[in-house]
Amino acid sequence: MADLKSYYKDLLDHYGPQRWWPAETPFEVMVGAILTQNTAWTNVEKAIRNLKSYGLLDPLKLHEIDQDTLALAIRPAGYFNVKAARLKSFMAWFVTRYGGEVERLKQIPAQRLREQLLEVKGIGPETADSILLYALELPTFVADTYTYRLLTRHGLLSEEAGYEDMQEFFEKNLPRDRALFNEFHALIVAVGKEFCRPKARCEQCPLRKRLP
DNA sequence: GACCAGGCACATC
DNA sequence: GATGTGCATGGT
Repeated sequence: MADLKSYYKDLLDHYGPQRWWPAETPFEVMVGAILTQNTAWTNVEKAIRNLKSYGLLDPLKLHEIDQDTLALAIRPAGYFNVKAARLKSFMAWFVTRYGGEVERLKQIPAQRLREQLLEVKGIGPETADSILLYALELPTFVADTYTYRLLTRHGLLSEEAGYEDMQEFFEKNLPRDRALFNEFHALIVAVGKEFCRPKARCEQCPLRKRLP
């Protein structure tokens, strides 16, 4: 059985605490989770800055605003038309069902909330889990493309593994600890940016000594 | 200029 | 059910 704790310790020693999610409020996390889909975070920061400066970083405001106007505001994040539509569909759900109140989301059991989020067009497993973990502080492990490359290249999962397989791998081999899941995923992104690019540089990875 | 980024939905076979 | 494609800006 893989000693995930030692992977975690190596990463934490090497990179230090990542202090995710970089946002001021849970709602900002949710918006950022949609904006960062397949996009560099630096681009998302610009889009969030725009939303803040226009006073739009608010569930009711985003629910009311015209989609094309929203697209202009989030332009730096890329895929702006797609993401404007996704933000609108998320707000339609969040505002009409929960009044745009984060506290009301917290009343719902995690499993049911995850299912509801996945029904929102534009929210897939990673975005849903990011919202659960980083906005609502629920102990759900977030997987992503870096996680996939790391697990498959280290021979911990086969290349046929899907999202749920990755998530299950972590959740079954670690204590269900919100803070641990938070930091671990962020550290995987940190090591991923440096060493888990499509063109691998695994020979210099800080986890190299754990490769078979 | 090529490559890539903290995905997802949809078309097509 | 698997596989391919569109979406787009901005940093390296």
